[in-house]
Amino acid sequence: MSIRVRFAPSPTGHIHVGNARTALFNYLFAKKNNGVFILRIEDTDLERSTLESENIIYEDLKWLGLDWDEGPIVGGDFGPYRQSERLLIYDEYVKKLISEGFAYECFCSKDELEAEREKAKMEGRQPIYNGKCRNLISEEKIRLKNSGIKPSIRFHVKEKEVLVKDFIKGDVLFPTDTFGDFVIVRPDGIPTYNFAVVIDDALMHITHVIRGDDHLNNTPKQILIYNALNFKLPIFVHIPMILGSDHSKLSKRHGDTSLNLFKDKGYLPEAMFNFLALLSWSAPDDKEIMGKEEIISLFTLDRISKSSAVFDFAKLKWMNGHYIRTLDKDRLFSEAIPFLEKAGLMTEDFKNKYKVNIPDMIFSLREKFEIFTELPDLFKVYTEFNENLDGEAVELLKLPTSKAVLEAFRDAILGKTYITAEEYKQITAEIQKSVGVKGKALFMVLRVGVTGLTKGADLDKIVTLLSVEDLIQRLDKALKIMSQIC
RNA sequence: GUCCCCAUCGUCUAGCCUGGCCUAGGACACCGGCCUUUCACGUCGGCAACAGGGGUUCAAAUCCCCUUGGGGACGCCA
Repeated sequence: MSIRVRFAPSPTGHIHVGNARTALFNYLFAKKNNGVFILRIEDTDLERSTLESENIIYEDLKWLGLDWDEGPIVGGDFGPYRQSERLLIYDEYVKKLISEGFAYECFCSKDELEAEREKAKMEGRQPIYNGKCRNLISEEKIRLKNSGIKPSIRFHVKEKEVLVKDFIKGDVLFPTDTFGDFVIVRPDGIPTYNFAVVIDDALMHITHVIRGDDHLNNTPKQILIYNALNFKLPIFVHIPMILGSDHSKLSKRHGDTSLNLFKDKGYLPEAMFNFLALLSWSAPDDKEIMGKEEIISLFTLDRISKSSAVFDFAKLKWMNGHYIRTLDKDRLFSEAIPFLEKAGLMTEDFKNKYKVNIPDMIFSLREKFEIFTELPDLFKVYTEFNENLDGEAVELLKLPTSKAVLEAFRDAILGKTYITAEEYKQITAEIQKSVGVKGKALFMVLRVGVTGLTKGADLDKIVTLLSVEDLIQRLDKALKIMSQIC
């Protein structure tokens, strides 16, 4: 029997990185074992679920590169894959549970239960259901129904304890008196998570339930339902949570934690994929930089650790920088353009003038940034001369030889439209002789004269990618500033 | 509070299951050297951890127990 796993998000917004990692582990496990990766939409919370969120989830998943084999859009033999479309199926099993004495109708009102819970808490008792409706006689039920009360359905917990066999945590024994008879269907007929998840996982023939270990506590309830319905248990694999820097469950409080935000900030999906895979999982040889296929080939559940991992933004950023440095000119260009556009650097003027050079300009910056939001600032060396010289730049221009260097360079390029790297080399060699300067006094001065900055892209790239017209303009600005400060 | 999980450098982790090879390895971050016509990249080196206490054993980071610490769950959310 082939391996079948699922990722089952509720459509309430963008995918959180924690859930993304869960999806990733499911995906990796499926791919590694030639299994099936299923996407199921858990939209039983009518209040919060939206269709729009569903599409957002599809986008997020696709961006990360997690294509599902069965689920919405692609279909499959075990659909529908949206819980709101499976209501009839749940109904069938609810009836079965009731008729076999595993579940019963509960007429208690929300307020009533809420009050009861509060009271229990105040008295220091466990806030569990008191079983009031467990043994209602049929006359009473009919009377309550006739009075218009819609009952919820509760599962009758008879066992004293439930053993959860978990692949990662091992055997965990849960006493059932910590939760009591729990609701499996709401008064409006919509099943609750703990019930729907069991029916779906069973009917979809899920072999391994890989999910966050915040679900470990729910598992005994689910096992009770599996057993009552005579369903075969899947293998439970509860993976550790991802924590924020303060070691609490990673959430919005910790900054950008939804997947799309990383995309917007200029992270590459391959970096995200690689980084997420390394949270509570590691390759046998401790290798860290790995592509998708390599991670798939190396992935095994037994190398997932038991302890939770803190999300290290700095390391992710480093890794992203690493991946950026591997990008070829075309990909770098297409990834970068949206960020340059957004920063307002791609004016029509600039594009008309430098159309063919823009990919090279971006490429010249490839080693100097780690996320794309950092690129526009760097790219400005090509769009403008920085007139706000810093102290170091001023010092450079104040050198007694600087005026001669800039003027010599200006003279040498005058009349050309562009200069080549060769010409640049020649010119600087000549200036070295004629003015008698070298090193910093030559190249750094030139850099300041052309950009107004003391750092940035390689000088030879800047002077060959920019038109001579622009270079002259910039040099004149520098010369002017020089005359003012000297 | 109750139940459950977890515990190696600041962080991600290797090693743990199948004790000796661990003087505890790698990576990020940080610090320093080198490379260099800048900043980076790269490279070399440094800093830095087995939570504590009991056992078991010739031998424990590795096995057992307790303590402590951290996290999670206690919903007609998922």
